[in-house]
Amino acid sequence: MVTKGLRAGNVYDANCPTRLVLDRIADKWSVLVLGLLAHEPIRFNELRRRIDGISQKVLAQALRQLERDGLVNRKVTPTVPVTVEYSITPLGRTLSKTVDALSAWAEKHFSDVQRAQQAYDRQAAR
Amino acid sequence: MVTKGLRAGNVYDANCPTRLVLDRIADKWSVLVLGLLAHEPIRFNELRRRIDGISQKVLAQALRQLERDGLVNRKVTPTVPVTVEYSITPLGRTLSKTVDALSAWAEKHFSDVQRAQQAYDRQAAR
DNA sequence: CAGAATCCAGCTCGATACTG
DNA sequence: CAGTATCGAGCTGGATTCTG
Repeated sequence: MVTKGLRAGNVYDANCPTRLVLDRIADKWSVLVLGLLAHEPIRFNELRRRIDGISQKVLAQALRQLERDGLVNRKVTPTVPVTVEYSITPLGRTLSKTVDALSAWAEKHFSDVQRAQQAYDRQAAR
Repeated sequence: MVTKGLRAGNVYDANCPTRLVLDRIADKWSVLVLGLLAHEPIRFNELRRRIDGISQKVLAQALRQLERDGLVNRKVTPTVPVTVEYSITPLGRTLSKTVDALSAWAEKHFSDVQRAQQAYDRQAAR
């Protein structure tokens, strides 16, 4: 049951709006898309090409979410065929900064993580 | 097949080790668990109670991943019944800082996101 | 208390085909 | 070019039961 006077601060409550947002942005594709758009506007198929392994369906979904959340803009140019350019919004830019920190952490520490995994797996093997 | 001379920098390559790490940590449960353990060690059922909506199965999975990645410690005390305490590792602590930034962003901007969603949905209704 | 094991419904995702 | 629509395979995750 949802408490009426629910405070926004408790991220650990499933009904907390903040957690609804967190669930959305703690997604690998969003992280990657935002990271790319932070540098420059990019069109659909170019994004698809740059993000190895993403399918057209999932990319379309991710972009729609990001647009709905006000994090990216979608600009349609009615050429033939049409071109659609995605760019980051001011709000999206504030997020991309913390998201960059996440990527940076991964780059810096992946070897530590790999070592930990190998140690763990050796242990589990017995 | 993983290319031998693969550089660590390209997060947008599916075979990049960094992205393997990123995929793992860009997960809502990991974010929440790390956020709690950053403050104090916590036992299994207590974590379960504090994280609203997580099932025992998923929590166990998340914790095993985090332990394997070297981000949390698992300490078993052979009382009857046993108690298992999870705590954050030094490596985990470096991550929890950037992860906190993510939570903070969500808390700070969720109203902006909600407004954007409502505007988007009004638009889509027509 | 802290899980592992089982079972199964539901959702996700990729592949494919089609459209403005 | 930038998608949408449809359709299965498969993975995810909840509920339940059982254990040291």
